[in-house]
Amino acid sequence: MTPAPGPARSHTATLTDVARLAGVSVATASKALNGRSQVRAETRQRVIEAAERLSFRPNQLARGLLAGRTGTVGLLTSDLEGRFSIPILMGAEDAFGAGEVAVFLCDARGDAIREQHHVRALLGRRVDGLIVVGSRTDPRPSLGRDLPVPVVYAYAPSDDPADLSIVPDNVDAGRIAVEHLLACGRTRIAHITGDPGYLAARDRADGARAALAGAGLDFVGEPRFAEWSEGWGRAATAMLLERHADVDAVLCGSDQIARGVVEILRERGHRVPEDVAVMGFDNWQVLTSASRPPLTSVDMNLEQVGRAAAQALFGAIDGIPRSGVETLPCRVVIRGSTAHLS
Amino acid sequence: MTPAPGPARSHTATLTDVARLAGVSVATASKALNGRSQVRAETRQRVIEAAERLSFRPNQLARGLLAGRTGTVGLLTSDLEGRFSIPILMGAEDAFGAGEVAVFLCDARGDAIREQHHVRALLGRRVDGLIVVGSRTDPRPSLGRDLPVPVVYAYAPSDDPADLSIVPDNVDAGRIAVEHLLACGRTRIAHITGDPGYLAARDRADGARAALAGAGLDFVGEPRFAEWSEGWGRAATAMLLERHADVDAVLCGSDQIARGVVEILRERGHRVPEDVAVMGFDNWQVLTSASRPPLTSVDMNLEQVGRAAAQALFGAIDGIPRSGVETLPCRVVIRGSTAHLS
DNA sequence: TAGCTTGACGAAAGCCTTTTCGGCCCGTTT
DNA sequence: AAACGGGCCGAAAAGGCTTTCGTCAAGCTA
Repeated sequence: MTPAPGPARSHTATLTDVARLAGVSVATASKALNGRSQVRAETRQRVIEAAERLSFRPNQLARGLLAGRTGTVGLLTSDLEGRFSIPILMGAEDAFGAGEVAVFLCDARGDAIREQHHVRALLGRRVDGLIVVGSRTDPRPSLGRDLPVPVVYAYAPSDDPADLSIVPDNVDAGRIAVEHLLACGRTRIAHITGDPGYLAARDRADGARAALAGAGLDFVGEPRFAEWSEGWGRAATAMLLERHADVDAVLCGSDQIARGVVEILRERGHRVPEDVAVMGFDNWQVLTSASRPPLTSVDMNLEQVGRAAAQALFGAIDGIPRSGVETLPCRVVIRGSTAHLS
Repeated sequence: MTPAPGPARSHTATLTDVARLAGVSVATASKALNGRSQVRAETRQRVIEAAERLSFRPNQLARGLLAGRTGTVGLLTSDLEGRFSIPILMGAEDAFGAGEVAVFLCDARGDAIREQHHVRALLGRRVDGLIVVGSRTDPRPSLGRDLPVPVVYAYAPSDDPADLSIVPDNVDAGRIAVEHLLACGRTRIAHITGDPGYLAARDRADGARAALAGAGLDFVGEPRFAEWSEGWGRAATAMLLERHADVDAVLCGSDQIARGVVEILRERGHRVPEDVAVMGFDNWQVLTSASRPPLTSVDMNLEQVGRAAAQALFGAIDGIPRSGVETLPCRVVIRGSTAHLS
């Protein structure tokens, strides 16, 4: 690093400048601009005009230094590229942006060391709180109990029950998916899903199976776990049709899988949804709307998860902490790939 | 708002605390921790241990207040959900995160008012600079010349040539795409692309046509502009095959379109890539790798765009401003959908 | 031994804002 | 007329840190 020349930036206006221009003290200027009462209307006007002329913008650093609160929070994500983090992040950003809170974004790239580094950096910047966004619903290591600011975990719950975590209810998601298929008159339902190492896959399968049991049914064949890809959806469908050609619905663990399933059904001459209904999870628009027919899918309401996390963090900052894992409901978005059995 | 109770947070350690514990003045403590020279080694060690014991973390606000630099930058995006912003944002976050710079994330949701609001908020927080990330390559309104901090535009260039913008080179992207197809021995190349209102669509088409002209060729039929969807890809392919059944390559304006094209070619019995080569733009993994066969695509190197923008911002902050629109090259990622003509 | 340099450390100013408290001026009350 | 109460404003402290400069002791030269 060579000593940088530095731009001859023309000294951003400070409250002192405003006060001088308005011919009052900084104290009065401050009070005038912040709507405090002990200022004559005329004086206040003069100050406001001076501030306007200098395009004065109060230094939040100084303000935060004094107030002890900075009005900033840290958003710690483990993988930005993952499509689950983004909607959550948007929801949180949305909830914060409405107020006067700014968001520090940090991506740990799934690396614990880097995460630790970011936490330290954020604490140094005196954030008022932290939201930790994960990319899968499996529990993740807690940041610890002795942080000086409240923490809320979103999507990926903390493994410490003393922490507060906000996650979508995948078990219930499985349930409402099956109930939709049942409502469509389907009874011979197969399940093709993703990596069994993912809690989301197991939860959805469990919820679905429970709902089936409630109707005195079970899956056609065993649920097939493997990977979250179109390729697996295609392969699994081929196998499924060989053994259970009488299937009238396929519940897929993700929209990607569902795309593969639909494609093979179509190729083999099975009509969707007339002969076989298909639905997925995640409601990933690019996939659901381009499918032929468009895919019915369970939306995980991720933006809501983000918003709820932000609100919970507000609460915790204001001294009303919660703890444990809180779940948020999902919803079925109906499109052309499911319909009542004719 | 009721007056919040506020948590009885146990007073985060301050430099004064460290100094007291180490039995020195704050001045000495500061110098010890910052590696200044005027401290005896033994004293320094004592201070460091005290800081350790109190898990002291210097307040960056106070530091920034003094230094005039905060070590923060604002990242202003217009649509977080768009898949173009994310990689750029990651690249920028990456470049910053390496240093000691933290990133404020703001999403304007494509709304100019909200954007203005965010800019004001960021300036109030005394960011050292701003990166404005767009979601399409068409020029966007400048934030103006009179901001107190440097600004770099990424992906979407500013309409003011005095600003610095970093964008992928879409014209060149069209060129290298065609050159790849030519290298595969293809000569009857059609172009199916997206919304003609997008500069990216026109640039790519122009670049591609220029490359063809260089080889004494032109597109088979006129380039077909419409929308960025699989559905359009399918429809356009049907029309194309009716009129130009002898086509041996289809250059698609996006991977989504390419997916549709491949699907219809496959349905109609045209082998990909043996009979017809297909390639897309954007290199969107979910689409390219799930296609049958996997799609060759032009990667826009968006992470690099983000990184370059961050580095340019560093430069500008250090007083070395640049201006104008700078383009970054793209690259062809070869997969199964293109191959040498047998 | 007086005077010097050098090294180590502390006092204090400064960054920018908010807030408390005291002062001043005027109009009211007894 | 004296005391009093309000309304309006300014001085000053606080918040945590860095930096400059002054102080002081030790070690050195003359």
